[in-house]
Amino acid sequence: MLPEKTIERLSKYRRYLLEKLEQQEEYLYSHELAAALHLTPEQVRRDIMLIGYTGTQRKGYSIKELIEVISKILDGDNKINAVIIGMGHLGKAISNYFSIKRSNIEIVAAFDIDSSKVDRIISGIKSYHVDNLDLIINETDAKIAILTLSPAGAQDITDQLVYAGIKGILNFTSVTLRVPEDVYIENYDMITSLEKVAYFVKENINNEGTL
Amino acid sequence: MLPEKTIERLSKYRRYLLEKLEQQEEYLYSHELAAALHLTPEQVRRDIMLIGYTGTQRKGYSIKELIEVISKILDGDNKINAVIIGMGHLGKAISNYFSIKRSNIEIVAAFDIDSSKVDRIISGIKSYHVDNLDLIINETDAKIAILTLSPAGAQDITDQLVYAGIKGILNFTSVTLRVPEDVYIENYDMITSLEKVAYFVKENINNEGTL
DNA sequence: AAAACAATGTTATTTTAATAACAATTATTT
DNA sequence: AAATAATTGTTATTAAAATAACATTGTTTT
Ligand SMILES: NC(=O)c1ccc[n+]([C@@H]2O[C@H](COP(=O)([O-])OP(=O)(O)OC[C@H]3O[C@@H](n4cnc5c(N)ncnc54)[C@H](O)[C@@H]3O)[C@@H](O)[C@H]2O)c1
Ligand SMILES: NC(=O)c1ccc[n+]([C@@H]2O[C@H](COP(=O)([O-])OP(=O)(O)OC[C@H]3O[C@@H](n4cnc5c(N)ncnc54)[C@H](O)[C@@H]3O)[C@@H](O)[C@H]2O)c1
Repeated sequence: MLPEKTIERLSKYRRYLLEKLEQQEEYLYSHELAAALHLTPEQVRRDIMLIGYTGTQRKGYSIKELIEVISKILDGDNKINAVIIGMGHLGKAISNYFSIKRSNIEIVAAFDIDSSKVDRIISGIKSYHVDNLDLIINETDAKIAILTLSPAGAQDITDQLVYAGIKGILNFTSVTLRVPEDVYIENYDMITSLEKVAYFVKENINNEGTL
Repeated sequence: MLPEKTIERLSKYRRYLLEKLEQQEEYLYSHELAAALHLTPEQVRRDIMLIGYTGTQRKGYSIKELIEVISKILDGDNKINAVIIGMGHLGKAISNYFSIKRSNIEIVAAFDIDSSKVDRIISGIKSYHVDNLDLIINETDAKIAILTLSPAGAQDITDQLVYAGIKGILNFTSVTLRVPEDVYIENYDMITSLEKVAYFVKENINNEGTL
C-alpha cells in the first residue's frame, strides 16, 4: 500500500501529464514536473520509484507510459463508479467539473429530493429522486458517493448509502458522519482550507524579513 | 509557528465546539472531540497543549475558553478580509456556505467578468466587475483571494491580485499558478480527493478480511 | 478525610514523509 | 571513440507527525 501523500501526488501528476500529452509532448524530466507542482525533483523521482516505473536517464520519463502506470495504480483493473447526492450549486459545479476534466472515476447518477431537479440530465449526468437510491446504486454497482446535499439529510442518506453498498464517501456537508469501519470517509471543508491560508498569511506578514 | 496539520485540526475543533456551545454544553473531554472527528484523544490533547491551553482534570476543557484560545490563534488580533473571483456555480456555493457557517474571515467582495453577474448582491456579498479589482482590494484591505473563475483567466487575474497586495490564495481552478515566494497558495482539487477515496476503497475491498 | 478513579499534560517512542547525497547510466559533444 | 554533462534510481539522513506511555492531579465516592 502506497503512502497517502504519494496517492495524492500521483493524481496531480496524471492531470499534468495528460495536459502535456495533449500538447504532443513525449518526454519530461522530474524537475519539470516538480517545478509545475511546487515540489522537489527528489520527491517526484521517489514517488515514481515507489510505483515501480523507470524512465531513461538523460531523457526523462515517457509521458504516455507514466500515465499508464499511474492509471493502473489509481484506477486498478476495473473502473469505479460514483454517485452524487444533492444537485444544488455545489453538486452542479462538481458534476460539470467532472464532465470537463476527465477522470477514470465515472459519476453514473445524481440524486436530489427536490422534484424540480429530478428526472433530467444535468452536465451529462442523469438525476433521480432519492427514493431510487438503493435501486440505482445496485444497478450501477457504484462504490463511492459524493455528498453535496443540505446538512439536515446527511446522516440519514449516509445510512442508506452504506446499506446500499457504498464503500467510500467524499463528504462536503459540515456534518460529522457516523459510518462502519470499512467505509472510507474523506471530509472536505473550504473553511478549514481558508483558515489555514489566513493563518500562514498572518505569520508571513508578522515575520516579514525575519526569515 | 504551529504545524500545518495542527492548524487544520484547530479549525475543525472550533467548528465542532461552536456546535456544542449552541447546544448549551459547557465542558468536553479530549476523547469526545477525538471520536467526533475520527482522531485519537492523544492527538487532541497534544494539539491543545501546543496552543498553551489547559483544561481541568476529570472535568475536561471549557468549551467557551477553548474556542477563545483557538480563535486567538487562527484569527489573530484583527480579522482578515477575503475576496472571491468568479461567481459561477462554485463561487455561489462558497459564498452561500460562508454566509451560513460563520468564520472570522470575512468575504468582503466578489468579482466576475460577466456583466449579468455584476453590481448586485449575491448571498450577502456585493459583486463587482473585475475591472474594479485593484480599487476594491485596496479599499477593503483584503489579503486573501478565492479563485473560482474559469481556468482561462486564472493566471492573468492572479498577477493582478498579487499586484493589488493579496498575500494568500485558495485556488480551485485547475491551473498551476505562478506567484512570488511571499504569497501562500493552497490548491484544492476534488478529483484528487475523489481519486484518493477510490484508491483506498479498492485497497479495502482487495484486502477484505486480511487486515 | 482517605481512597479510588478518570481525566489531563508532557515526555518518549514509533511511524511516516521529505530531503539530500551520490553512484550508475545514457545521451551528447568534442 | 573518449570525455563530458545531465538525469535517473536508490539508499541514507533528517524532519515532521502521530501514537503511546505514564506520572500528575482534580473530582467523586465511600
Ligand atoms: N465543505 C464545503 O467546503 C462546502 C462548501 C459549500 C457548501 N457546502 C455544503 O454543501 C451542501 C450543498 O451546498 P449548496 O450550496 O449546493 O446548497 P444547495 O441548497 O444549493 O443544494 C443542496 C441540494 O441538496 C438537495 N437536498 C436536500 N436534502 C436532500 C436529501 N435528503 N436528499 C437528496 N438531496 C437533498 C436540495 O434539494 C438541493 O438541491 C450544503 O450542505 C453546504 O453546507 C460545503
Ligand atoms: N478544484 C475543484 O475541485 C473544482 C471543482 C469544480 C470547479 N472547479 C473550477 O472552478 C471554476 C469555476 O467552476 P464553476 O462550475 O463555478 O464554473 P462557472 O462557469 O459556473 O463559473 C465561472 C465564473 O467565472 C467567471 N469568469 C470567467 N472569467 C473571468 C475573469 N477573467 N474574471 C472574473 N470572472 C471570470 C464567469 O463569468 C463565471 O461566472 C472553474 O475553473 C472550474 O474548473 C474546480
